[in-house]
Amino acid sequence: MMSPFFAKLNSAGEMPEDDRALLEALLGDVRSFAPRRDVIREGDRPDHVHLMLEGWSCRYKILNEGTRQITAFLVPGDFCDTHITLFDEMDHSIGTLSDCRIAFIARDKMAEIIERPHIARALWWASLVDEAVLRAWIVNLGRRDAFERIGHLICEMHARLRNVGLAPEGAFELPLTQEELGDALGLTPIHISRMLKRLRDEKLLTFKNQRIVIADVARLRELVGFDPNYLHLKQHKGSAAKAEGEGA
Amino acid sequence: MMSPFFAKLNSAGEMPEDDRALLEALLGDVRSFAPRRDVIREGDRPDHVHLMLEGWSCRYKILNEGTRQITAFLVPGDFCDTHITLFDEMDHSIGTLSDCRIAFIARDKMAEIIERPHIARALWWASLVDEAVLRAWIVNLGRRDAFERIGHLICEMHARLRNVGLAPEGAFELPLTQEELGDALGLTPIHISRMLKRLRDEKLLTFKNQRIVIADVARLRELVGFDPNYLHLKQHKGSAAKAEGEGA
DNA sequence: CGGAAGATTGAGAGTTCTCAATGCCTGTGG
DNA sequence: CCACAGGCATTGAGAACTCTCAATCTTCCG
Repeated sequence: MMSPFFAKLNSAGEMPEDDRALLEALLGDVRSFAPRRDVIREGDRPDHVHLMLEGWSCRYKILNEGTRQITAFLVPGDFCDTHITLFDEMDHSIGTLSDCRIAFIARDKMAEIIERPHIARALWWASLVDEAVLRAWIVNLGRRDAFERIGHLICEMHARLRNVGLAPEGAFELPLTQEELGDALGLTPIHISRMLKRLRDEKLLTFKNQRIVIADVARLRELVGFDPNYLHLKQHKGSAAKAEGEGA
Repeated sequence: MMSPFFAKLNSAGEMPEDDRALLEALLGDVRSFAPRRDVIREGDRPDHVHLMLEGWSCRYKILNEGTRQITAFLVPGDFCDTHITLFDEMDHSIGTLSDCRIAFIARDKMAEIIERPHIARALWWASLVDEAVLRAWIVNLGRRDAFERIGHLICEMHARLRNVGLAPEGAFELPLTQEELGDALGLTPIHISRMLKRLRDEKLLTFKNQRIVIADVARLRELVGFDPNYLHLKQHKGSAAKAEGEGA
C-alpha cells in the first residue's frame, strides 16, 4: 500500500520519482508520542515542521476559563505546520490523541525541498485543503444542530481517511473519547453521548472500541448534508486517491 | 496614508522598492461592485485572483435548507483567493456586503509575481494569518456564548482594520445588517439585536449608522477574551502596522 | 477486589430559536 | 409636502435545544 503521506501529496497531481526520493529523505527523524502529549504549545517558537505518520493528533486552543476548542484533527499524511516557521510563535497548540509517530523535519531542510516546483505545488495544495476544512468546520459549528454536526464530522474523517487508504468500506478507527469529540464540536460530552445513541438507534452507525462503522455512507451523508467537494479529492491514475465522491 | 494593501503586506517585513512597484502594477484592472453581488460563486473556476481595495465582502456557503454561513470577512488589503487557481472549482462563494472596489489580477500575472521571494513570503504570511483567523472563528463559534461571540468579532475586525489604517481609535465602519452578523456568528438576527442591546446597555459599544464605536477597547477585550496574538500584527519601523496588541 | 476513566441516563435550568407584532427610517410617487 | 412601501431593528412570549448537576453503569487494569 502507498503510504498515507504520498497518497495525500499525490492529490495535487502525480509526483515525479526524484521528488519522491527527496521527500522520503525527510523522514529521517521520526519520534513516537503517547496519547495526550503536547507536540507544540501555544507560544512556542517551533524550529521543526511536523508530519503525521501514524495516529491522531489535534490543533487546539485553551480559553481562559479552561475550556478547550479543537480546531482540527491531524491524521497520517497531514503536515502540522508546513510553514509556521514564518511566525514568531505558535498561536495554538498541537497535542496527540492516540499513540503517534511523527516525523520532525528541520526548518532548513524544509526550505530546501520547497524549491522543487512539484513539491511546492503539493504543499500549497495541502494547505489549501486544510483551509477548506477549516471553513467547513465553521459551517458545521455555525449552522448544524448537534446531531448533524457529529454526523458531518464522521463523514469528513471517513472521507479523509479513505483518501489515504485508512478506511476501507464505511469503517475506520476513531481514537477519541466523547469528551474530545465534544471539544471539537462545541458540545458537552453528555450531549455527544445522547446524539451517538440517536445515531445508533436510527441505524446510521456504531461507535464501539474506538471504531466507527457507518451502516450506509450515502444515507448518512444525505442526512447530515455532507458534500465532499471541499476536500478536493481527485482521482489520479495509479494513486491511492481512488476513494471519492460517492459512498463507500 | 499608506494604502491598506501595502500596510497589510508589510506585516511580513518591509517590502523592497522594486517589489512594491511590481505589486502596484497589479492594480490595473479594478472593478466596482454594488452591495450584495457575488464576485465568485461556488462551482466557478476562477481565472483571476481578487484583491480587496475598498469596502467589505465575505466568503460564504449556502446549506441545502437555504441557510447561509459566512466564514470570513474580507476588508481592504485582503486577497480573496491568492492561490485558489490550483483548484478545479471554488468550494464556496464570495459576495460583496458594501460598495466595493476590487482588483482583478490575471492568473499568469500572479504566477509571475510570486517568483519574487519577498512577495512570495508576504503572500505566505497573509495566507497564514487567514488560517489563524479561521481557527479563531471556530473557537468563537464553539466555545463562546452569543454575547462574547459578537464582542469578539467586533474586537477582531477592529484590530484588523486598525492594522491597515481604517480604524483610528475605537471606531470603524461596519457595513453589515444584523442578519449578516447572524450569518457570520451562527445566530439569528433577533438574537443579535438583543445582544447588541446588552452591549449598549453595558456601555461597551454602540452600533449606529453602520458605525461601531467601542467605549473602552481594553475592557471589551478583557470581557470577551480577545487576544490579538493570532493576527500576528507586528511593528515594523516605518510601516502603518503600528496599531498593536494593547487597546486603541 | 478496588479504583479510575469513560459512557449512560434522568431531571431541571438556561440559552437561543421561532413566530408574531410593532416601530423606525428612507426613498418614491402623488 | 405628505402618504406609503420596503427593509431593517426591536420587543414579547412560548418552544426547542443544549447545558449542568448528579447518579449509575461499564470497562479496564493493577
